[in-house]
Amino acid sequence: MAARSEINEYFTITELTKEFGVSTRTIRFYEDEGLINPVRRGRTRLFRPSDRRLLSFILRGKRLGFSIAEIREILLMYKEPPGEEGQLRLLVRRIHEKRGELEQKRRDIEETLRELESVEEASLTRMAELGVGT
Amino acid sequence: MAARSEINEYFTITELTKEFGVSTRTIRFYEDEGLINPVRRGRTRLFRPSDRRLLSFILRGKRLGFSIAEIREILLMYKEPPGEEGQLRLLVRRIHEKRGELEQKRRDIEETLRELESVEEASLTRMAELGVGT
DNA sequence: GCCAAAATTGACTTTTACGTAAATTCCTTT
DNA sequence: AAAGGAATTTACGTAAAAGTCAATTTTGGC
Repeated sequence: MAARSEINEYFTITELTKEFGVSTRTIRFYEDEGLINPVRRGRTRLFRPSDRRLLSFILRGKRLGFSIAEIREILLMYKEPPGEEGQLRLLVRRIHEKRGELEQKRRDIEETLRELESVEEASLTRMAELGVGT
Repeated sequence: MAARSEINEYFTITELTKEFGVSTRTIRFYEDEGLINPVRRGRTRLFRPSDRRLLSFILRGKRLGFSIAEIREILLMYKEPPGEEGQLRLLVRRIHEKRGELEQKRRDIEETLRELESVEEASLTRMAELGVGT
């Protein structure tokens, strides 16, 4: 069993499940939701590098706590090449909103990290007091 | 109707719902899950400043995409003052894990922000080409 | 061309994180 | 004391995001 498909241009669904640690059901679910559109050979899905990047992007969104709907929204922003003025304005506004959310999350993370670090430090101090090695 | 309870030491549940933009159901749910333990006057919950801080912490965890179970775990790390060596080691290890997760999230955010910024820039450029003001 | 392994589909189930509604109780205001 | 307004409890409901299972294909290797 080779690591890549024979034609070596496409990924199989199981290759992706292994690489990203998700189930086939999950990937098919994303396809049902219209987030990914792998091509088919017969009924079998073939994932191009671009599909793989898309999956990676989706999972990153999930790690950040975004819902499928929100991820779909963000994806639309990338695809959308709106020539029309109103659409462009709308896009810029939505990007601003998302950026705001992300920046809030980043602040949340910084704060939580600082707190965790202080607990860790206290624990290490305590261990030192006990004469315990790390 | 005053903004604070009469005794001015406790917050009522509705004060907190307004401050944090969550429902009473949500706060009671967190209590059911053992995350918060407000005191009672009769059956009515009274939230101390520490309860309020706890709620704020929980909601920050939620924004970061942590589940209730994960938040409970993190909270345990703060409370736990383990005198015992093995427990201390375990705590330090779990803190490391959480820090790893958070740092991953931070990287995810940076990457997503960069991408969004580039889309925004492209849009603004396009608008300038169209002779459209911001 | 056959056959096991891999992939697909569809239906149903599960988990999480609350929402909602009804009945009840407590407090206060008139 | 009657009424009205919060707060509570209990119980059931639900949407999102998959997991699980069974019944077919499909495919690739020999």
